[in-house]
Amino acid sequence: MTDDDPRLRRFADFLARSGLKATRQRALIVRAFFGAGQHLSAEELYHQIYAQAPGIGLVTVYRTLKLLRDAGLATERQFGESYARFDPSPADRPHNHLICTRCGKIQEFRDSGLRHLRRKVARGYGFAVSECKLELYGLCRDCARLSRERGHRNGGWPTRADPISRPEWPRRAPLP
Amino acid sequence: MTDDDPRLRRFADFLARSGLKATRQRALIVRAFFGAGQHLSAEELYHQIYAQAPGIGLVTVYRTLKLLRDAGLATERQFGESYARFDPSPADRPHNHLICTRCGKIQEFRDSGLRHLRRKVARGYGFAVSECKLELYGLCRDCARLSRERGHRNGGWPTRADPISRPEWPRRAPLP
DNA sequence: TTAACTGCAAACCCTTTGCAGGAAC
DNA sequence: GTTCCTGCAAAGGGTTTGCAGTTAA
Repeated sequence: MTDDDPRLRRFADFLARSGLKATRQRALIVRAFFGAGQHLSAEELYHQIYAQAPGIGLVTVYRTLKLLRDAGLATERQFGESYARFDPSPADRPHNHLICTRCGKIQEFRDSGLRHLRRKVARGYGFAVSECKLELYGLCRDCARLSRERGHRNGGWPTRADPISRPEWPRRAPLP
Repeated sequence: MTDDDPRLRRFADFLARSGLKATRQRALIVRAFFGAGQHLSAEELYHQIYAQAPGIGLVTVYRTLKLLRDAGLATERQFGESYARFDPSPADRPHNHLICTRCGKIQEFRDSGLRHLRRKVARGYGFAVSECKLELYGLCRDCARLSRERGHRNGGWPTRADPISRPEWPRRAPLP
């Protein structure tokens, strides 16, 4: 992410439009979020930020992610875990996900065939579809190779290896 | 569900095979679960059972649903709610879901086109897919009609009306 | 008779909320 | 100066676990 990422401006506009304030914490959090370019959980983002700015609290991360969602700049998702992940793609760019059940990698993809399928199913059942979620779980290229080499046979599912490391929470220091 | 539902026998077999016991509580819970034929949450199932057998605890419902899942007779799912629902379809019969965001109705569907899409995407990204989730959110036939008649315009999303009623939990009485 | 099961209470995890001091406008 | 914000602590909701008494095998 660069400093002139249009999403930063869109977020600033959203804050101004909503009568909210542009604080140092919010700036840090949204930069870190877009900079990561991944589907982070609130806690993962909090830990990434801690390295640069140990003064920011987890609660503020939660609150800012919620603002990003309300601004249409992030989507809250569940990938079969006990916690939410936030997707840094704008809400108006629909896409689907491939989730590796071994290393946890999440890859996006788009497929025009799905639009057709969605229309067909919607028509068949009389459903007025407003949102479509497609998730494929399995092994990514690398993990599939590893699995073949080691002779595993269950497709890596559901022996997901340590999806998220859980370090001790460090005590928080005041902001610089 | 009838008393000779093959799933009851499969569950009994699973228990025996695993060295577990066939208790009165488990029998009641699995009968109620298959009898409902819907995607119930643990709490909803608990309340249904309460009517017939007020002595059964919510914890036992949770534990039995987990056993059903392990036996391959139910699937745990999240439909954008804060709690899980259990799908009474066997794990080896893949299917997808239409979820009405207004009345909460969940409808299953199958589509052969998805198998093709899944293979294509898997090949393109080198993914070894083991599970596929497709969920379409929107308005079911009835709610869509209602919405048209009343002139609503946002497709009913996200103004989901009272998805699950939350009655006071009655005090539990001993089993008959 | 022994191992597994039940229900309760309490713990657990992730997320949200109440509040008093602090920062943006 | 006012309003919104922050961080902490505490609460919240759904789910799991420890434990002592109970029940299936």
